Amino acid sequence: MRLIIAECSVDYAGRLSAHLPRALRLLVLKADGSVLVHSDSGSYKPLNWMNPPCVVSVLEPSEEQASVGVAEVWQVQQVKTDDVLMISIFAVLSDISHELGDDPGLIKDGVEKHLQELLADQLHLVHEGASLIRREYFTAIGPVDILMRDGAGATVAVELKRRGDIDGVEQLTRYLELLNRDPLLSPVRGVFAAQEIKPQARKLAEDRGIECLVLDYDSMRGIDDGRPRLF
Amino acid sequence: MRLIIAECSVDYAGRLSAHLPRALRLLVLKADGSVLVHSDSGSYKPLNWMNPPCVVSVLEPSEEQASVGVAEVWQVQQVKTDDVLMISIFAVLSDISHELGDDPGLIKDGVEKHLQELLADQLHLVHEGASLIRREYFTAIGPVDILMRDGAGATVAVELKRRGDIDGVEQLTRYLELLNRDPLLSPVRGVFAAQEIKPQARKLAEDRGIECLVLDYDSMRGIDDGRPRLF
DNA sequence: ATCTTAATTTCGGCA
DNA sequence: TGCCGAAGTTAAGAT
Repeated sequence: MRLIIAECSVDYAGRLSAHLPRALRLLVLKADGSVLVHSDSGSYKPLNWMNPPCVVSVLEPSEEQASVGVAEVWQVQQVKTDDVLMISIFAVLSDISHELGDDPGLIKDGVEKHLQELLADQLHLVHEGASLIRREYFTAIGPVDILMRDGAGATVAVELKRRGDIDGVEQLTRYLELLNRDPLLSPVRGVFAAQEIKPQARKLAEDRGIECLVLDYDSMRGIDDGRPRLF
Repeated sequence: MRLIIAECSVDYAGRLSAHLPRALRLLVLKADGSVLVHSDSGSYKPLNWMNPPCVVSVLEPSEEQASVGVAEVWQVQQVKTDDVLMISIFAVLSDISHELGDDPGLIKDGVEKHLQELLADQLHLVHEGASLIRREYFTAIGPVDILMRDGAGATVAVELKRRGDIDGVEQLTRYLELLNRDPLLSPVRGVFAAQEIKPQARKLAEDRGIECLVLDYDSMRGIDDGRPRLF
């Protein structure tokens, strides 16, 4: 990994065109060939970048570029596409390199799959006396998150999201349409469950007779946990 | 901006829990308080990070941590939420700081909005003799990208995407349903236009009587351009 | 390899 | 400020 603090301007041409005026920035050249251009603020997303695989060539500046103070032009060319990043270097303040080696990678825990497991163990949150038919009930157009029977024995399809958006309601609608063609299951009603449900999504769901259910991840986790905390 | 090359392990607790085993990594501490943890590969997304505003405190390692070689523990605490990043430092190989100052920011060009402008100027691509009613035609459920009349005077709603997916067809379907309730516009037919249309989206659109139109950005740009190229 | 779906999404626009 | 939709989305999982 090579870290450079440099005054530079950057031009990108590829799926769009973009330009960064002259300023002091961090350039990161990773071992796999990727390049990041970071400013001193903003989130983790770089101002500009190039994904691997790519090749970096150092070019002489044109006469015009040299006349405005460009010392070098770094051409970062994507190998598979014709995306290209042109970095015009005015001045280098720092330039260090380190071998970092392979990274063992991130271990995650606590995303939608886990929420699904928790809810499958706590179906009473959906309906008192409910019983699971199965998680990931497969249909021709994809898996239904949870298929269950309510206390009265009626079939219920649950679509689960972390954030409940219109997309999720559309998805559940398609499942319901399909499931209701199956005489063994029909009639099937829908429950749209999420940690947070957007007003538009709620409106659309209710218009279609789909029940909305807001889940509290922390309390669900509290009931059925035993998993280690970090601190 | 502070750049540190260090052997470290990282734990994150917040919307999820995540752990990074001990390895050599780049730590970036930005002026706005955000922290990035990068490895020497992977794309521009850090292995782990903390968004601003946050405060970094240097803690003494516990006895247990010290016994396995932890020299310092950096606690990165989000100010608004209770997200926290714990970075256990085993060894620091490099530690440099630079003042970068504000960045003038990125200038973009060539995204969906531009495609919309181009198509509005080239409605003959949709239908010979077509005329624009308006771009961004506002409805209760959102703006229709382009509303126009075809050569025969019939109303046409155009939904425009860079990549034509099922979502876009659903969106257009909702618009059509609404627009067709307006006696001044009805009957309204739909055109789904994109640089690339997924087979599933095409099938769904055609099942619903929505016409699909694949756009060639370069040629559309070639006809009505005059905008500068970078190279 | 391709496609689908989630993401600690991030980012920008507009009401 | 909050909501909504696009992104050079990226990234992970399934087919």
